Amino acid sequence: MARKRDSALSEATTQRISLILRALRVLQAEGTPTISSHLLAERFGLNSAQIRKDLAQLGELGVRGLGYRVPVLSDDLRRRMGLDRTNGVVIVGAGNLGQALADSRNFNSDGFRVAGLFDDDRRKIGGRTRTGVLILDAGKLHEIVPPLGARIGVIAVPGEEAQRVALALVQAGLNALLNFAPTTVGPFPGTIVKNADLTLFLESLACQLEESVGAGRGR
Amino acid sequence: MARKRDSALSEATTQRISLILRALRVLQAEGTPTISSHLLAERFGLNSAQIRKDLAQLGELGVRGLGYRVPVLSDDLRRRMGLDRTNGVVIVGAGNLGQALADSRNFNSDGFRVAGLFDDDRRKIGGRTRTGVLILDAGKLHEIVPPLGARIGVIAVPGEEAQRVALALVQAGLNALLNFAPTTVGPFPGTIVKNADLTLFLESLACQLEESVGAGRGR
DNA sequence: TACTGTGAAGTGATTCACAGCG
DNA sequence: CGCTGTGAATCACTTCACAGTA
Repeated sequence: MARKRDSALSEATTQRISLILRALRVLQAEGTPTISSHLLAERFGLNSAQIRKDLAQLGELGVRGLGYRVPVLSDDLRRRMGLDRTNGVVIVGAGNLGQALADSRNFNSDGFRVAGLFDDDRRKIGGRTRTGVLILDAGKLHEIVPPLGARIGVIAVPGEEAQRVALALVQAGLNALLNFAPTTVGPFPGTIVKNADLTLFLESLACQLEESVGAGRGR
Repeated sequence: MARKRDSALSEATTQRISLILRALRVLQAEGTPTISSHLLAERFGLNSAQIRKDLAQLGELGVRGLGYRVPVLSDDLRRRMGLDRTNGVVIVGAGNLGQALADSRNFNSDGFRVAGLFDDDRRKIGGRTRTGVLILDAGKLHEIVPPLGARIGVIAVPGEEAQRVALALVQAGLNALLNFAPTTVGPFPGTIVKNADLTLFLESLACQLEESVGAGRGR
């Protein structure tokens, strides 16, 4: 069967694939050799048809009559997601959040590594986070980032500076950005931007909450 | 026109409403008295029809021939999202991320306030974050949380503990959870859970990145 | 006239259901 | 026979386009 190289994976699909990989890690730790889409769906709260559709987009990864071979699929997904190499992550903004991210397990495991933490505050530059990550000069992004070989940029600065920092990261050669600031950044052609705005989560949650309790009130 | 009290707002809608409110704050600061959906869309990268659809779901908020009155709409949205009161936020997990969130501007502004930070590590309990937020005993959630009057729970613990903590928060009377752990929690009937899993963002981003550069490679 | 609110059309994602293969 | 991969059907969300109103 021909690979679908033309159409990009949708946002929803990439998230589910990441979720499936997470499930596979659990199964692999248990030593389960194969798993059917039904069992996988049942155990991890997903939908079996969707699992098959998602995985089929990457090629014929399953075996009819048997299911998916856990180690094989796991390796394949990891390779497809670029987790077989170590992806360098550059973080700009050494405030509470930026430092927490730099020190975090999540950003230093299974395919990811914090390659650099930047700030433009002279008093912070040269200092270190709790776990010892050195804080670099954000003014020199374009010099320092390229040799680091990083692929992903994280924006952890106040909203006012987000767009400027985003642009600097793109100019430094990164084409995948994760933005935690409460401002939409981009768009930049050829660059993938994902907004993970904490305020937005909170407000959206408050809105849904209000909606659900509000239904009981007068109007 | 009758209010739509039957159908809940979709996830996408609540997020856009939050985005619209953010835009209104900018306009209000500028002193703009009214704004049309077209102008609003153009300036903030949204779609005008969508803005009208979203807002129309909350009632007849606009004025035909004129647009929306910025202060009126702003107040109305804030009320609808429950931002006119101060929403208490309880954070469980005083690790790097939990402390960063507790100290963060985002969680202590415009309708939100950190009402409590919890951990189950004896060495942390009684201590304080950089900005002085006291760390409380996570074992006593069910005693401490109800009198705080908090409405939203934030999970900032390692994946293994996430489900247990989520359950404890629900039992303590919260029905809106924001989960930062790399594990899907819930579902709990009557409780809104939003997963904001940092690892998922990163992996999903890596996947899209790989997909886009991968197109150029052999297969 | 300039705009909103909204049916209708269009698009994309999800689920169903089954042909076909190991 | 059991399971995947996938067309067809369904569902949800988005965009268009315009009737109706201040």
